[in-house]
Amino acid sequence: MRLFWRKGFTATSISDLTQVMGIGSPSLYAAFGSKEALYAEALRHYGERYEASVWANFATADTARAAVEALLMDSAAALTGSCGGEEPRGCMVTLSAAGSEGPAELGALVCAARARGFDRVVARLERAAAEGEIGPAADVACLARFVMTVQGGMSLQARDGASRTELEAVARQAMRGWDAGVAAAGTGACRSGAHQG
Amino acid sequence: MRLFWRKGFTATSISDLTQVMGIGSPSLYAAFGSKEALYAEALRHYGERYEASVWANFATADTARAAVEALLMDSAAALTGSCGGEEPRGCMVTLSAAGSEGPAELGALVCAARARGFDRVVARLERAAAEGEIGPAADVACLARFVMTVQGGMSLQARDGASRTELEAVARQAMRGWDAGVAAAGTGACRSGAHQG
DNA sequence: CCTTTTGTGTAGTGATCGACACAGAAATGG
DNA sequence: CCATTTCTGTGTCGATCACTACACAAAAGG
Repeated sequence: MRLFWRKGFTATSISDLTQVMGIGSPSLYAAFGSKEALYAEALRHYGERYEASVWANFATADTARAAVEALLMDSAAALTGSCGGEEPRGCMVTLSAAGSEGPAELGALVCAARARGFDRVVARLERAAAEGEIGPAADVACLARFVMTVQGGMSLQARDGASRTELEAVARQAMRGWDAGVAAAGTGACRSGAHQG
Repeated sequence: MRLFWRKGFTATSISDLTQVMGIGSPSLYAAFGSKEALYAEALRHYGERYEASVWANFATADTARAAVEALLMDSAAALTGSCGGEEPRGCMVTLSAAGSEGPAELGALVCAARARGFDRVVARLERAAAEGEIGPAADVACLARFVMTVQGGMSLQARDGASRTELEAVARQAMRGWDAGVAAAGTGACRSGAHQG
């Protein structure tokens, strides 16, 4: 998983994998079937092992704003490897270019994983709209996409060496946009397609 | 260039390149020397061909705010292929960060290209601070990193199929964070490392 | 103890990788 | 018209790719 995480699907060879695992290639194929299936299994393991640490506080937060802030703040920590030790920086799902380089089947897999994060934020925002935390006119899809855009950008920054503190500052900056966006939601500013120079 | 742009360095083979170019591999090597040098040349060509279209309005804008807004808005158009025809979606420089795949030398090259964008925003903000547009206490590095984070995230969104309109909405959302960030700069909120829950 | 099953390591499959030697075609110079 | 130079296509190099047949060792069952 860590090899695929760091180098991607195509650039990671079976030799790299067997060498790190300390096994022969027949054992690898007996256990997983193919390189593609092994990547899918690594992706699944990544979701089970690391997704919870980023979405835990999101799920238990009282308000949608606190949930989003917790998501971005916890992401800042996780993406910079502050949670453990030898994990690569950035998110495996976000940084995965498997859709462009590898088999189309894997591309759909990682794309679906990215869509799940978006859907979670959308669901939380719809609940917030129903509870009155944010105005019913707010474009939840627009706000959710903004959050996912910032989180994705943070993965790129993390890979380029940004520190946890720097990413947390970015997260706070995004939350200011959130506050202003929710306040302006009633005016339809987020829905407008016009370039307001 | 478009092949490297779409599939990355490792996943693009010499056969793919010669087939699209309509030449034999010896001609390719006579002209460029190696696959690595060809990628570097494609990257240089990308900068000359596409960077200007995204940074033109940034350079001529009267204020730093207008410059940043123009950068994000023009990025929304460029990343979704709205400027021409058959260009891949997303930024070649940004997306090459996703797969840390090729030789380290190429990694340093694209990393330097990303740093140039960050430096441009920083320089424009410092000028704005000197001219009094933004408070002298504003953390220009923090604001610039926020802008580059959003732009990078927009590349990922574009690759996943986001439309130009959707990215423009994200850009406007980011500008709301910009306004609030500049306004809060005097309070040191951006410099603070504390999690203000 | 023997048999059966499971798993590992060795070796090698055809295919493709990046890169190049070589001969023939096209263009240049006079 | 010819000699020289530049360029292109064919064929091929060793290395590595994902993947597997096969012989052998360890564990399970009785």
